[in-house]
Amino acid sequence: MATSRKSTRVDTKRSRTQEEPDCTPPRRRNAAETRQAILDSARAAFTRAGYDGVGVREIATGAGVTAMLVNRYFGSKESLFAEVVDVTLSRPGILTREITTMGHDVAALARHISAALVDATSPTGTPLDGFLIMLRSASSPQAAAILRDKFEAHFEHRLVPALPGDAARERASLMLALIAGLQLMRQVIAMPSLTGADPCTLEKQVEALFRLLIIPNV
Amino acid sequence: MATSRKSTRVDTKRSRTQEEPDCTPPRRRNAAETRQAILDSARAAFTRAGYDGVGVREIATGAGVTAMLVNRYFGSKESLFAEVVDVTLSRPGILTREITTMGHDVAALARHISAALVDATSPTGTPLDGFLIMLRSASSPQAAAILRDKFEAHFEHRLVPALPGDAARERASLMLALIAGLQLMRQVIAMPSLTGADPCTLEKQVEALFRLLIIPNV
DNA sequence: GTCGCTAGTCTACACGCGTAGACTTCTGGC
DNA sequence: GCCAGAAGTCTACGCGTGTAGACTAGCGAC
Repeated sequence: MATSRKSTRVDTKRSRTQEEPDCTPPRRRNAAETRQAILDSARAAFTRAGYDGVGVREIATGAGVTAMLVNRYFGSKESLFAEVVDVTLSRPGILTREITTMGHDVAALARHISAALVDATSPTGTPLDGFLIMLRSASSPQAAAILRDKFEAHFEHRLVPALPGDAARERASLMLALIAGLQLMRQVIAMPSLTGADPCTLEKQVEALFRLLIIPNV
Repeated sequence: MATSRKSTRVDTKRSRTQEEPDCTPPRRRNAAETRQAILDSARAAFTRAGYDGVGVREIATGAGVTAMLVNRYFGSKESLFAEVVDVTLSRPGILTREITTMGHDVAALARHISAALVDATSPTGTPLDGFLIMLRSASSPQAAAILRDKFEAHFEHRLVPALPGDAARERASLMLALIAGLQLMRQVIAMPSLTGADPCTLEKQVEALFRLLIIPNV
């Protein structure tokens, strides 16, 4: 049994080395790089399967290290998750990218957001990591608490101030709800009505909804 | 060890008996009643914690039986979940209730749905079991597959035909997405922006969104 | 050259999971 | 009264989980 375990470990190490055989020197024992590798592996894993659906051993294997090292760097699975959510939300996303680069043409803004959203949630598009992590981790109470804090903090400071008019917080929250609901139905549950819908029709409907939430006075 | 296990079992049985000491005769060994008790317990548990968040032992305890009996009646946890989703969606819900009893006054319909939704997702309201089960179980691929089939089947036959005009399937799906997203943000994640929002303001915003989805020609 | 520090690993624990098969206990029909 | 069969339970298996503590090995400074 010890033999098989040992061979597994050797394979793992070898695979990491062989992934980039001559591009970079083996560069082992680099704390910063290893930490980043764990973070990347964790983000991919949480996006794919959610907080409860992935184990630290799996994350560690994806980074080419051992499970215990994950806990040595991040303290616990929960802390790791919090950091993953934080860095994911810090990167420019669909809303912040569109809104911060907008002029004051709300119609164009609604069109851009809608197009980006429909494209991102299509089978071939690049999914929105932040929301996907949330949708797949919401069932865990601990993960939900982390998500609540991080989402509130990030969007309170970046989305709400960008929305003119009254009830900006409510409208911003409803935009998040709309994005989350659409992505849930289209990507996570994958309802045929939405995955098979004509993108153009869908885009028009979604655009109308967003226009309603962006324009100040309904 | 055997003693403590035995005492646990006795306690469980006694607690079920004592819950209704004189209302009904003990009435043990009733298959239909037991099956229903398991179904009820499972629905409550799945609503609270989702497919992955609850174990068959917990469901069994809630029904006053043993874990193995659950599998004897329903085959597996997965089959039990499918049946729970099915019966939950079959009961009249927020959409079917409002839409089937509506006249042709779409404005009033949007107002009713919005009010019911905001009320149901408020901390004091009765939550919508069907959607809550979905939101908390979406992370499990097996549960997601079941939810996709059941949701598609139920709403394809009940909601889509009730919507007049073009692109009814897309609009119906977007209504589901909106409900799911709102409930996710308000109840599961519990974002302060939404839990603490003024119900009246929220209702107006949500009503406008629904009106857009109900009215045939945007 | 060697020594200390830190990156990284191994083993182990205590638990919870879904479920398979053998077992016990109650009840309705004759 | 009794017995077949159904209702229900017990024990057990194999696996996977998060993480704690002791251990090994490689790199940088002297």
